[in-house]
Amino acid sequence: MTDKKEKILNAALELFSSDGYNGTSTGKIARKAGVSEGLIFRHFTNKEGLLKAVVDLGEERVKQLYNPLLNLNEPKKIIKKAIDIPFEVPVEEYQFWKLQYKIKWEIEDYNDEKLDPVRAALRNAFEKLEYQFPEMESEALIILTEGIGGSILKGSALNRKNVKEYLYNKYEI
Amino acid sequence: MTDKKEKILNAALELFSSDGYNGTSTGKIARKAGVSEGLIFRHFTNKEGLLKAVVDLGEERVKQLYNPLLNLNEPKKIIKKAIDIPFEVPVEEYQFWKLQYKIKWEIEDYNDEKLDPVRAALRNAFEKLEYQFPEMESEALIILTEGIGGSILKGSALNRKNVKEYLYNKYEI
Amino acid sequence: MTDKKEKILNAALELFSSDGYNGTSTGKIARKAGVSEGLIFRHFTNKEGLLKAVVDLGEERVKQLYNPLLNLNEPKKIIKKAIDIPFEVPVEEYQFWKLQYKIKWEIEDYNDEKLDPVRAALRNAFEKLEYQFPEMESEALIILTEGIGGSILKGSALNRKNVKEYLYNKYEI
Amino acid sequence: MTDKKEKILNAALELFSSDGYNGTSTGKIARKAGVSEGLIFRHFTNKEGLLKAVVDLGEERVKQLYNPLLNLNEPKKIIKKAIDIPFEVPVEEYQFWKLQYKIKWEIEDYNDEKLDPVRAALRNAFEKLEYQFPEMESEALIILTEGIGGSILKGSALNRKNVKEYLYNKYEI
DNA sequence: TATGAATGAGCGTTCATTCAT
DNA sequence: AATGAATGAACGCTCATTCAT
Repeated sequence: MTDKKEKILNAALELFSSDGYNGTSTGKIARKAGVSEGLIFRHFTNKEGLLKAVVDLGEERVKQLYNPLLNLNEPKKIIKKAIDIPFEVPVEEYQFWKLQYKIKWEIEDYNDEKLDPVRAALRNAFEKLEYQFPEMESEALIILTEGIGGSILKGSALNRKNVKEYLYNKYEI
Repeated sequence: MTDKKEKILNAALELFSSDGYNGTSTGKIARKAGVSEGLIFRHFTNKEGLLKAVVDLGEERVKQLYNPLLNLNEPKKIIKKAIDIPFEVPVEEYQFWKLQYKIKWEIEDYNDEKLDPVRAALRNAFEKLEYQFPEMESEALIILTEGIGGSILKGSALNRKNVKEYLYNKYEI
Repeated sequence: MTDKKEKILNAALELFSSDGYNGTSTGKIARKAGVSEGLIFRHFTNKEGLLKAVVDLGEERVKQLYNPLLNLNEPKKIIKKAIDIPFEVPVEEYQFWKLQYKIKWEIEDYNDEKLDPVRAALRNAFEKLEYQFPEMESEALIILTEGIGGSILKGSALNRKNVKEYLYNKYEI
Repeated sequence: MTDKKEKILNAALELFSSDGYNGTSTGKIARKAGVSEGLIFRHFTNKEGLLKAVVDLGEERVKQLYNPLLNLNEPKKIIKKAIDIPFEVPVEEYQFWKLQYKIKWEIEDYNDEKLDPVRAALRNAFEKLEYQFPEMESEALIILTEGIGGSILKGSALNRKNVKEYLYNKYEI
């Protein structure tokens, strides 16, 4: 990846995050990246291609974020990790994650498979702990943590400590 | 509300749902509603005013949807209702609800208070059932049902019957 | 002239003065006059007709302003009056007069005959005083006072007292 | 300045002159210049920016027109030049100059300083000739020539030869 | 006389995209 | 690989005007 291509990608990431996809013009991206507008199209074909690249970056980050969980063996540790991860996202990344939520609803055929390995690991953990509906439990926990993550990003009044305590208690951790 | 004003509102609702707010031009709305484009602005001041009207409609619908829950007294019945409601949404309304999810992330200062009465009712129910964290339980159930609703709208593979059974079981209903 | 027709005329006068003809919409006029927009067209046919009515009002005011001059007999008194009149315009009328200047250049076929009687009176006065070019002197004085009037309206730094003194001196008054 | 940029500027100049600023649409300018409408905004930011460029052109032309006067030393020659200049404007430029007059009243905060060097030169000349009110004389001559210029542009019946003769006589030239 | 809903053409402006260099 | 002039379609919006009541 050339220097300028990366600069474009970073500028796009930042601007899509703060102003949304439709709210960001290719001109603004070019200006922020310090390149000509035409170059965006040489590297990414069109604006949607640029978005695609940004989304890929997001998927990469998700994988990276959840990777530690995949290396665990003990069921309770896996569940604990699933609960903890959303709280470990550094504040600097909030805008980035907001963008991921935005995209999820803005892009019609957004594909949600990136968490499948996590899904499987959690189902496995709940199975080992002999929960009655391990698949459902896995899905529920993911929905719950995603929902909580979303609330935090939107600046809800949720008390983070209480939420964690509640979840630990619920899963007997 | 004049005939044409309502036609505009309906067209906007449909188009915002399918193409998103930014993806829908006032021209397209006017054409779909069979009115002049100018009329939109006479009635709703600007495009954002039209969105506001659509959002208000959404809030109205949410209240209406959850109203039966607010009239219940028995705790378990309240919780059961909270679980059931997302499954009762008729398929014709799916687009409408998709729009509500979209808006939540597309509009910066979207206000999420419309479920507050439901929140309170659920907290009360969990209190009476002597749950340890009634407030958290209430929030979690709302997030869970919202998340599930979202999954259904996005056409996920979730088996609706399993989900319901799982949730009934979880809350001992 | 009905009550509402007059209200429209006054609103138009004020708004044309402050915002210019093209800068004033019929909607704004209607709102300011407290009437329906349609009524403007019943009374004045179209926006230009309304402007015409306002211009006529201006001509009326000019005639009224210069009328005292036409009743004088003594040459020097006539000249003195021509000099004095621009300085007698009350501040409240400044916007109104600004509009007259604007119109003069905005309307292609603006007709400047309204000062013809004044022109004649001045030429006569200069003749009696045996000026060499009475017609030219008359024209020059009108241009001069109009120009000075314009400067004052545009808020120039011209010292009004000095100007008067200078003109009196020039015409030996 | 690219070829097309200049074409836009010329088209704007012509159209602003004939139809006024508010009466000229950017579309008409683009069509006349044979360019896309968007290009106007790439080069001049917005319509006002284009007007600004045209006004600047006017100021440049004024300076250029009056420059010969500034190089003169003998008082009477300076005054004579001030009288002569308005009569030297070639007919092809009439529309251009009409625009300058229009703009003066159409634009709210039009700045009239461009003639300041001429003002100073004339005051100096009248001082040397020991006129009693040199500053006033300078202002008056400028107003007079401007007013006469305006009359000529508006196609008045003023006999140009008589006017000149009158002015020469008045200033003993 | 008076209203106000409705129109349709036009406005200034933005923007993703192309292309010659 | 990189530029930047240029495009053209669309956009949100305004406005003078019409017309049924």
